[in-house]
Amino acid sequence: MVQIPNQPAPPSPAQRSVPTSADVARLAGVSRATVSYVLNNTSAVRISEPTRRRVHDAAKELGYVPHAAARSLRAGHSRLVLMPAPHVPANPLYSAFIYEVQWALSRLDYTVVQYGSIGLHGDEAARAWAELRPVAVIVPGAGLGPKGVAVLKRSGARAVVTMGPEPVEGAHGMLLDHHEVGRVAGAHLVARGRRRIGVVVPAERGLSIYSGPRLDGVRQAVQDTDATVTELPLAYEEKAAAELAGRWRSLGLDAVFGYNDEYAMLLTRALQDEGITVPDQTAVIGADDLMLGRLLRPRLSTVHMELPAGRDLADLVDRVVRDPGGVPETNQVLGFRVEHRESS
Amino acid sequence: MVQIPNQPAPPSPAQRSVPTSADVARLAGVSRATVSYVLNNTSAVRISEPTRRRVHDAAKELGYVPHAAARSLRAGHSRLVLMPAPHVPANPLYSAFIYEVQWALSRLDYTVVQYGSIGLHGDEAARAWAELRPVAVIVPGAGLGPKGVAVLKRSGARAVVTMGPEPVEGAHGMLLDHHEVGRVAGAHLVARGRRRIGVVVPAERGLSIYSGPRLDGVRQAVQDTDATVTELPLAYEEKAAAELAGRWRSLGLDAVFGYNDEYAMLLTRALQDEGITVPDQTAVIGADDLMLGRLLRPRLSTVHMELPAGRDLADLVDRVVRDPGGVPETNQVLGFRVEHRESS
DNA sequence: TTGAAAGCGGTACCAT
DNA sequence: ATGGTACCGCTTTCAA
Repeated sequence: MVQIPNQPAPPSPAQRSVPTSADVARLAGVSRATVSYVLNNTSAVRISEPTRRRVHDAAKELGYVPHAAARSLRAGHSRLVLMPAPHVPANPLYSAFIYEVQWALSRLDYTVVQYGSIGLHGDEAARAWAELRPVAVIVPGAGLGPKGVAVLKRSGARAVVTMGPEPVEGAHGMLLDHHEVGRVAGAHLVARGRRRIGVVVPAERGLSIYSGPRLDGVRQAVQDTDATVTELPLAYEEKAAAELAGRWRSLGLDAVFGYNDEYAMLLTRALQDEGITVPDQTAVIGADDLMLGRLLRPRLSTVHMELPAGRDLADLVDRVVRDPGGVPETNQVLGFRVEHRESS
Repeated sequence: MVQIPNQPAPPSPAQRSVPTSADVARLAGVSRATVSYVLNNTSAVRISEPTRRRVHDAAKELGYVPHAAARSLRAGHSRLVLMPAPHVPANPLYSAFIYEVQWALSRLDYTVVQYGSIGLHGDEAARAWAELRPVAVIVPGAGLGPKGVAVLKRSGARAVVTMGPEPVEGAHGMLLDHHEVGRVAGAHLVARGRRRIGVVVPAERGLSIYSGPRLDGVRQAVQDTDATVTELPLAYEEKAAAELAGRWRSLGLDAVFGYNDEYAMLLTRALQDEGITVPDQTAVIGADDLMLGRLLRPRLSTVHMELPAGRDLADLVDRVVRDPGGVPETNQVLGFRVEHRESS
């Protein structure tokens, strides 16, 4: 059994303190250095087999788990990759992407954590992330400015990768511009001969970071045409959709961009219930190319987003971490294309 | 400007090392202790206003960000709450829940991170989590056993909360039994007079942790009845669904539990395309009560899951962290009920 | 082959 | 009102 050193008054049997490498060393009858060598399989040093066994046994008996913070403090760096968790429940597409990235980074021996920096904004958030001294940070969306990037880099982050509408100074990036989603959707509708275009704007707070650019994109698409754009605030509830559909005829629209497939589906259903035919009386197009769009009747046209393979992002991160000297410029643009089906 | 101490050969201008509190102290002309007092607003100590200013200015000028690892190493504890990220892209319901929990814990001044422990299993994963010395761990699903809980607690975790099918020794818990989802779905179909019940089993790897129990639940529901259960492997693709629907008549089923709303929708569409009427020829029920079920025609019956408010889980965690002495027993059971609509 | 000891970046006690 | 300093847990020279 373990020889527990005398202590003044152990608070409680269950609350004995966390075993350290010193405890392991004591139990194995060796020094802390030896413990470190053995448990890390340090190749520069040869430890005799009997000693190795004693150390391993002691570690197991105590249930020793190394202290990551102490280790990386000493090492001066970590393999931690930080991904701020999105401020709104992520859509399936994005969740899958996050998952892929995590998987690929794990394979490259990084520790990936999603940081829930809810309530923090911009550079304030960057500071909070920097406290963890991540070796890399992957930031979706806008919100991180050059100042934030600087904070992270000054705190030792070797790679900062943004996925947003525009390049951020000092950071590598994947350009992901929601403006463009709206633009291709709008262009599609115009090309199909539609002129009075509605654009769903989710009432849900937090979605405005996406819906704003998407709306602007549609506006841009109709510039230099005789088409018009009408904002349509809509909460993600049947009642709200029914209400909107109820006054649809008075709006005089012949097409609508549904913000994404889910809102598009919600509205489509309400329109159909109201007796408005799709696409004849009103063309509908969504975005994100979810499975559900293919299952609707008529099949929902949508804007398909060309996300990079999670694997590619992970490789980019790894490359930059290994050689931070590279030109920190946005070097890949994600594409969008209309998946034309039956609703438009 | 900053007086940068002489260094042998600064690797590169941009790569100057990360500023520490010692750097701040030097620049402000005070001791490290004073820097700590000022930046933490230590109330037990009074620092003159001029000194405070000098420290703050120096910190700002250097872009100083404290080192979380060093701090918690010294403090002997952290406010880190770890939530293993799910191994499969999360469903919308669960994503929203995670988000709520994060939000509520942030309000309570915890740092919440989702740890992407992909590839690690069971107690191996627990060890990886323990290295971060979290003050609390929230573990969804099964997979964490009493051993894992012990590892975490021995490493200083004051609260371990599981959300799974059964209580885990030593951990607090919310009981969330997917077995029960299948049971109420099965019972519902039987009560509606159905006897030949199909159960969709997603072909996607990783989903088996949910689909297995759900299937078993249906089996349990039909015990002591003359109803039968048929497994229906199904990939989440239109082609697979069409294939299944194509041989539907030969299966002779009069009802199907779709695993969840999304698979149920996929299959429903394929059945309808095949000319099979729902619910007349085949009753369909899903699970998770997603919005899309309400938008289908016929409206999709579903199993609604009573998740706790994220706020409640956060409060539980906080309570246990403050007083780990409490009885570590599973103390809340999440409920399920059938939301009967038109498809069954 | 193993051990002693310095030091990573903070914090907090004890002097001054 | 401040500064000196020990120490948190671990890694890594340098000596023995």
